[in-house]
Amino acid sequence: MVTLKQLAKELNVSISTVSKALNNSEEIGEETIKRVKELAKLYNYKPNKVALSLKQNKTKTIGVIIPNILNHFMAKVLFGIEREAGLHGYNIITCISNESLNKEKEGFQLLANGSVDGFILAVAKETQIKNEIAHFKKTLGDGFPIVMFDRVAHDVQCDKVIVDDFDSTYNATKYLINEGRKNICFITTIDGLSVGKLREQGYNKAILEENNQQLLTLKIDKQEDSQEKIKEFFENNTVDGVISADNATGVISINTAISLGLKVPNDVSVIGFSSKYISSHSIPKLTIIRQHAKDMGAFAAQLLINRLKNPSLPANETTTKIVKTSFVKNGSTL
Amino acid sequence: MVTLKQLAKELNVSISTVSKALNNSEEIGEETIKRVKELAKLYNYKPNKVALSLKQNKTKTIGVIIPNILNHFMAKVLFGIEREAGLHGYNIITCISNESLNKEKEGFQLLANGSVDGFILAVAKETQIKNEIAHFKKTLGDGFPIVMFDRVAHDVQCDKVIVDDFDSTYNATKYLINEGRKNICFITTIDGLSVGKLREQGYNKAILEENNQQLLTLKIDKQEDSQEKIKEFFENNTVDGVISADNATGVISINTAISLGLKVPNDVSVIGFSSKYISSHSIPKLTIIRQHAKDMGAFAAQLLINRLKNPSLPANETTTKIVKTSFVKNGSTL
DNA sequence: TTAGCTAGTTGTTTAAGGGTTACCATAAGT
DNA sequence: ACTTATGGTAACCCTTAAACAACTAGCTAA
Repeated sequence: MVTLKQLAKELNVSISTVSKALNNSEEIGEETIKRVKELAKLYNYKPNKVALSLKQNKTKTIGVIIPNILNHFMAKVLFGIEREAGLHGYNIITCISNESLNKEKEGFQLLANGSVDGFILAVAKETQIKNEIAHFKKTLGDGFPIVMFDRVAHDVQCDKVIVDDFDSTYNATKYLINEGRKNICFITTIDGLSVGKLREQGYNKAILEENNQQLLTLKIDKQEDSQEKIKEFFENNTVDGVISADNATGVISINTAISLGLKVPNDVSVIGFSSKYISSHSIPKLTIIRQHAKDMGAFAAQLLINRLKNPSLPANETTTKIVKTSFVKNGSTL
Repeated sequence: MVTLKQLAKELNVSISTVSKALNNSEEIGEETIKRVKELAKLYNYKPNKVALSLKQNKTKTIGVIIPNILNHFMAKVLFGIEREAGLHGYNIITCISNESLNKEKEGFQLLANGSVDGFILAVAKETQIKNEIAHFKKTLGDGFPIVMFDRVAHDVQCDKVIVDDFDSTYNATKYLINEGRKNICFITTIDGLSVGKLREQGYNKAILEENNQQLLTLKIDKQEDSQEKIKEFFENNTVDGVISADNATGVISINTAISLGLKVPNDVSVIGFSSKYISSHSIPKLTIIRQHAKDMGAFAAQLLINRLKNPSLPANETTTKIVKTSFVKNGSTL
């Protein structure tokens, strides 16, 4: 990597002349600018990012702390973030918290030392369960803006991008009720998460509003075998409708129903919070509640970058963007 | 963020005294060291990463260029990289090439200016199709080590981590032959990729070695609907065995077979290059060729970090690590 | 005509950003 | 007078930018 110093030496001018020439300063003669630029091009000069960061006290880098990159939804949000950030000249540096509070804290430790200008994150499961928010407040207090997406800590004052989990699950449940389903169950592998709870509440409300319906819930632990649990559940309960809170148990429910000789959607109707990609892992395809993960990522990046560009924005004036889901009807519902 | 300067001022000593004290230098008295450390702790001092990077001319950051983060395999490799890098004190900064040559080049442009110490990447599809390698050579020439994983450019001299695609597909095909299958087909959505070709060749070899077998290949474009294509294919061909080259068409094949009234594995046997996660999206579960994506990521990180720590390693002495797949027998084979 | 001034043009010097470290300075102790 | 212990000074990494310097050209006034 060639530096200003080397160019300056070769051109017999001072370092700052080279710097200014490359920045098209008025103070430098046309001829000199031309000479400098030619040599710079020849050597493929690029300003050293680190030196720039130090000088300008901003890194143009966003720290992203993701609980689980193997989750398709999270990966898609990350994709959206990366893309939007790139459009604004920002890079992203990724930490994976693995749903652990400690790793989440470490992420801040590691990056809040000048490595990044701000953070985008979804709160780790353990953090949500223990309801810890001190590290968020501390990081905010240190002057790093934070944007939370999907799983947020409500008691932290920062920009947020969330899904209308409650409403969309409520509506999806209503949809099954209107199909005439009598035994609608709720299946979740994300009981510990804020979004998981909201979805359950949406289901509960819709069910409890009817007087001929009753709650029927299957909670599966991450460690357990979803296929087995669902099979067992179907065998021991009468089920003609399924709302799946996560992105896997929807297609698994369809496949299980079929393997038990049931017809989908005639005998059982299934709706899941899932992605288009996963929805095709069953025949018929799963009817899904799409979360527009890419858009969520893009919004999160926009909110953060906006704050970075306007440092005067008051810290207590925060935005919460609610990204509405779309109901995508595929073959698993009538 | 508190700086050495501020600590020095408050303690009435020079900046270098503070620096040395924090680094346990022999030159500083015990008492002073104690005072300095206490104040540093109080203010939660952390050395500014950017300043350190500038001074030491290394960023302790790895640039990762991923073709598609929505691909479960790629996400898993990224996970492995992040984890291993973290263990060695490295951060990762992620660019998503989206299978585009231009975005891949941009990734280098953006990061090879002091932002990172080296690169880990899987070659983008477009790059493989156009067989472009100039940007790799240039980056290497500029002194940035590169490690390629999975999809590699064979003509570029750098460390690589690959899968034994050929052998494992050959063996998987053999497995189906030994099951007594007579009409084994090969389904792929990754025909454009080097790994896709290798897998096809492995299948081809196994089939052509038998004189009562013949090649039967279904190539699906990313744009097309895999479910439909596979259904059509099954209806127009006699198939009793499937080798899937990607991570989705395996489970889709099982589901399609079942929906057509075939028994899996009795009537049709299926093996796919897929992950445990995806393998449970069918009943019976898909028998898979596991690629140990996390390990691949970890190996890639190790190779790169090793090179960064030993700059004297000759550039033409490169390592190619072949990560052997595991055959995981689930319900979709006998 | 020409010294001397002003203004404009073009570059250079220098400081700053935060940290490390080779080298130097000062004091006390022998 | 010479060590030894301790701490300070200054250079360096690379870039930017404010402040300053030098030179030219045009103009005025004697």
